[in-house]
Amino acid sequence: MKKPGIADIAESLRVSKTLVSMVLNGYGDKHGISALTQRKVILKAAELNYQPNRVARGLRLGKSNIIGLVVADISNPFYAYIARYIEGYVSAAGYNLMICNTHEDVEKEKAIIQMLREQQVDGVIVATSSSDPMDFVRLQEEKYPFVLIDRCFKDLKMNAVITDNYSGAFEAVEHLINMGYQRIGHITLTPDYLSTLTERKLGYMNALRKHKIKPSQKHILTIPFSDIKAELRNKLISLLKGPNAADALFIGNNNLTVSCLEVLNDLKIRVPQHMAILSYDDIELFNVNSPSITAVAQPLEAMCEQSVSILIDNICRKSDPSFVPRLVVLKSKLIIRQSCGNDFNKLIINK
Amino acid sequence: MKKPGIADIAESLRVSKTLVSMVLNGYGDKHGISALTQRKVILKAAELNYQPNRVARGLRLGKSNIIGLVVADISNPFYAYIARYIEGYVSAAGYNLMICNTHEDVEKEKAIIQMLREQQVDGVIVATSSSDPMDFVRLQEEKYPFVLIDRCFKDLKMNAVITDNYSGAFEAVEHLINMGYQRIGHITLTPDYLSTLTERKLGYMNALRKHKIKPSQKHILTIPFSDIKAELRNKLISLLKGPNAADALFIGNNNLTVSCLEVLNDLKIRVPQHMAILSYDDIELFNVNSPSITAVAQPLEAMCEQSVSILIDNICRKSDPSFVPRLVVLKSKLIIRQSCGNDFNKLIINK
DNA sequence: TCATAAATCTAAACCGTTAAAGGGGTTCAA
DNA sequence: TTGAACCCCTTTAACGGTTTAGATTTATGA
Repeated sequence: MKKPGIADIAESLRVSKTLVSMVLNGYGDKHGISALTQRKVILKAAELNYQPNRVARGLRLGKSNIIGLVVADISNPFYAYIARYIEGYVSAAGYNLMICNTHEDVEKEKAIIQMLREQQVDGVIVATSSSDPMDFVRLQEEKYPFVLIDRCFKDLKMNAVITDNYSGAFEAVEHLINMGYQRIGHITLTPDYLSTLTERKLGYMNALRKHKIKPSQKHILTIPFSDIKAELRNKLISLLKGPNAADALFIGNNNLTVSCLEVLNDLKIRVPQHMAILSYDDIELFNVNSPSITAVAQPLEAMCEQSVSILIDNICRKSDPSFVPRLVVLKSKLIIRQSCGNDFNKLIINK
Repeated sequence: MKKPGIADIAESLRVSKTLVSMVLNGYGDKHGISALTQRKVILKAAELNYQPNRVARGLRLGKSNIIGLVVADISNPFYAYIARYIEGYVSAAGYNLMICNTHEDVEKEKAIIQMLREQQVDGVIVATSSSDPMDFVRLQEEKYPFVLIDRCFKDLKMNAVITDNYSGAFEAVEHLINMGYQRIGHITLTPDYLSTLTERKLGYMNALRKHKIKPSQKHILTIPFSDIKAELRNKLISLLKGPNAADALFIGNNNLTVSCLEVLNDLKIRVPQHMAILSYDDIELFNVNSPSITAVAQPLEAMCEQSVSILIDNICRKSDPSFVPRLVVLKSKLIIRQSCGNDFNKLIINK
């Protein structure tokens, strides 16, 4: 009593496997199978509790109807939301989604993408942690459909959906300057090959320059990615002391901001009274926290929609030579909340 | 120039497919293939950039080496962390993980589990949204390996890893009582068939009774799951007014708590001075928020470890009649932070 | 020298499904 | 009455691996 297959239905009805296959796939009419026979097939399938084997189907068809999503850390709300939105669009398009987590490990990322290919997953969306575009160049040469999301490689023609990190950062820092802050610190991460972070830093520096503030290395804190909390606790102090102590922080991503908030809390430094905070990436916490945190919000839902649509287009036109990789750059949006003070406060403080 | 297969390697070396398969799977020695031939096969595979087709392999072997995880909402940090931990254990055990999101939709949950089965996924871990155990009973009859996590069905012998929601809630509410609160409200969700929530409610009521406080329906707010924020905004007021206004809230899950914090913030009600807050489920936000939120933390990592280990055991002993379903119940832990005040505060307030 | 064993490799079946091509029988028009 | 068209279905051959059950060659021992 092993699982019934199409052959068992065929046998017990004395018809061919092909006929059963056609009927169960809804092509009965198309192939002129009589209504009676069709009914019999469907009834027998139900009777035997037949369940199609998608692996066999996939082998024959050369496709799996699955799309892969590869992210560095699914417990980071940024990626968790990406996963959720992508799931929505993928499933609306009739595909299934396989979400994989790399723990920010480049080797694991490679292995997972390889695994997804071997699994005949039709295409992948990747928020890569890698600094090395070679794997993706190769993937592209082999015509395996993929889309990079959030992080991409400059100057290479591949499918990618990103946001304009430079102007997002530029506007954010300009906002701080307009609010009257003069000594604006920046916190970012190493390794610094992630295009997102370097662009945010550049936006920060150029915004300062535009307003005749000279960027100072002393105001830039670079935290090793591997141990954010401890390192922040050590290094943040340096920004808080002396005549050049920062009066505002532009922080490169949500994880850094969360840790900063914890440390500032511990040090009894009040936001925004003693220190203004502006974060790149907006997560729910920032809205709930008191004070709520002003943040640069990336249009996650639009990013996901675009990624899925590009990927599916790529999958469908896999071997169409006229298909050209698409790069979509979306705008971020500054969400002004309480953590940078408000004009009223600033007026009082400045007096 | 389509993708090379095992047959292409075999052909170009004038050996059999069998031999190639054996060598590439590392069984060359076992089958006495000469070292020279083995080397040639491996070199040729590299030369042709051969990539195994796991679908074909899976078809023949009847297994996919994939484990499925089905959650209601991957953007909920509770599930996001579960996903991350499970990924870790699954991948340490040599399996791949496929994470799927149901958007809390019972029908979609059914469809996804069905899809995973058809995909020959070896087994699934499910945080079900369903009130109806029938699908799982059927799954069990058909010997498809699965483990329920977080939510399970009472009185049914199936693999499940849950926490003791009743005592978690009981202890939490007792803590509030010990801190001096007398009019403790409870916020929970409909639909109320989720065992987790009803048990937490029961724990709440019995803790009150034990301390001679009569539970009052007026102190229990039941929020429809579909529209938490708006409904909370409407209904929360009723707990805040009149002589019986609550002085503390025991809140049934993290989502409810987040929304509560927002509403209380808007209403300028200060925590814990005007209202103590204790949440079931601990998320990062609660640690960062000021005041930090006292919460009942479930041992997520242990839950995930257990689930994976039970599932894999089940997979390996799929047709072993001596395999009996396992139920693991873990203890939650109360993490005391600032949102219920501290003894010092209480002394002052009580005076 | 012949039988046996060991070493090395192979042919064919198999997993469950689908695509391509085809094949009897009936009906209809010329 | 012959050919074409149509209806309803079947045969065969993939898809890309793994497994089973040998087959061939060479070495070994009596």
